[in-house]
Amino acid sequence: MAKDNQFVEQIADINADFPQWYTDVVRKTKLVDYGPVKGTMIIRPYGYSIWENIQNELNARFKKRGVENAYFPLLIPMSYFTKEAEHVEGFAPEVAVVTHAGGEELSEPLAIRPTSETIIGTMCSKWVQSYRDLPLKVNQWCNVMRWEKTTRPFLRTSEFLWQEGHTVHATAEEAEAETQAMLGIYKEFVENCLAIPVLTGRKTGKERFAGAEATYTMEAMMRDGKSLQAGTSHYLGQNFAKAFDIQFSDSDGALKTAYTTSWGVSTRLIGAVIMTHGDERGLKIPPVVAPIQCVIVPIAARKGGVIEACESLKAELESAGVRVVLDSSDNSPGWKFNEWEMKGVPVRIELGPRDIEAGKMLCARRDTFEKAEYPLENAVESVKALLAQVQKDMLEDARKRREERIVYADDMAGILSAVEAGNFVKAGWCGCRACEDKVKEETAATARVFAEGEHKEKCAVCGKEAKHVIVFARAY
RNA sequence: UGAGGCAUAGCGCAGUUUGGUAGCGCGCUUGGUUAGGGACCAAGAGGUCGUGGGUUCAAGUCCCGUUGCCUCAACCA
Repeated sequence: MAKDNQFVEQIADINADFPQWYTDVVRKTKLVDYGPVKGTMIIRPYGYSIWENIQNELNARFKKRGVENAYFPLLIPMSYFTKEAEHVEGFAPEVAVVTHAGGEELSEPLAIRPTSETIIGTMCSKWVQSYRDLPLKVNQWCNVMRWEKTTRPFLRTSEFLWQEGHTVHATAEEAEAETQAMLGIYKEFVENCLAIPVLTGRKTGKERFAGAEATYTMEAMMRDGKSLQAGTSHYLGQNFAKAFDIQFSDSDGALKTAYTTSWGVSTRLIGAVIMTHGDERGLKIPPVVAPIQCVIVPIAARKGGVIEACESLKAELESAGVRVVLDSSDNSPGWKFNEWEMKGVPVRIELGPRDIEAGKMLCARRDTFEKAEYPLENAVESVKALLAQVQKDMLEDARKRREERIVYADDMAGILSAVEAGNFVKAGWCGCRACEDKVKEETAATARVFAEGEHKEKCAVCGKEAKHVIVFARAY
């Protein structure tokens, strides 16, 4: 027993103070560091690697849908930005503006993009002339800046990385369908790759993206029961097309205004992974996006043949496409176990002289801490199967945890007590803004998403006829 | 922006009440012994105490300002 279990102790008790646990763990596992400018973060290689895996998975899905990657400038002239009234009003408070360059004051201030609808809209008006140019689907991976008042690594930083997809369509129906389709892709990705179950659906008018006709969201439940908006897909109607003159000659010869969509997910997803799966031992990263899927820890490494056996196992796994690391540092095995557990590596292989002699390896799962022996002969199949099982079980575990905490309420008191217990609360809503505001005022819960296809007789706030069922929750 | 807290070695902290030589643990370096769940011994390196001013013979410590960070609230991906 070590006299100081500093590493483990430094991770605050997850149950005692969840936000504190979160900020501790993202730094102690070397995912991020803080930048010199307020609210900025430095994503370190281990954290960035998760992002790269997310990018690869999403790019493959985008490609299948005919979305191509492109890149647009960071700086947007203010004149572009002010063309869509609701949009500029919504974003104005958090836009950073460049006023000086080259030692002089600029004649026109430049906005640092908080999102790129305006510049992409401007370009699309040039690119779209004919119905033959439609649909147009572009995506860009970039950074954006929103001057937030308080920040938390990954979940809310002044600058963050994301992808923003923008599409232009000939008809409202097609654009609306695209909006829904992208939401579906996001849901499939988040559930299958990040093992985070999400509720998807439309947002209320209050929560809608500035300038959109409709905003669809996916909401994930964090370990403390709070909700996190994990991604959004917006149907923009003709709002931006009108503001930026995106018009085309249709097959019937008429000049028509197009319909557009936009959709995005950000590095916030990494925060969602941490807050959904993490525990008192640190991170728990789903195998599909884990920078390191499997770590081999040699036991009694100085004894003959151990390192050699580990290296050949590593080579075998590596050539099969498993992201594997051999920890041949001279730290003690116990130290390594804790270190890699804290970093969330899904599978650990322990290999020592006794195992090698018996032709076996010991595999330990990060998600359940189960240990099992497998023959060394079929190591690749065993490890791959185990990784797939971990991935599946993590989603099921998260889903189970969430299902237990989705409850119904019929009145304000019910909403309040359920929300305070860390639940998602489904309640009838008449559809008026006053009732939505009142819930927020009295319970600090906001309307996260419409519960599609569900019905309630009465609004939980005013008792009038309910038009929708809404999921209320406190949110990050 | 409102309320509270924090800032001392790479990391975590003590020292501040009552001013008087800059400390501890971990980590790091070197050498050795170890090795199936955070090993041990020995010797080392490392700090203008966030920053600006003030009080004082003397400030990490007291006073005023300022900046940054954290939690909560408000705002948002």
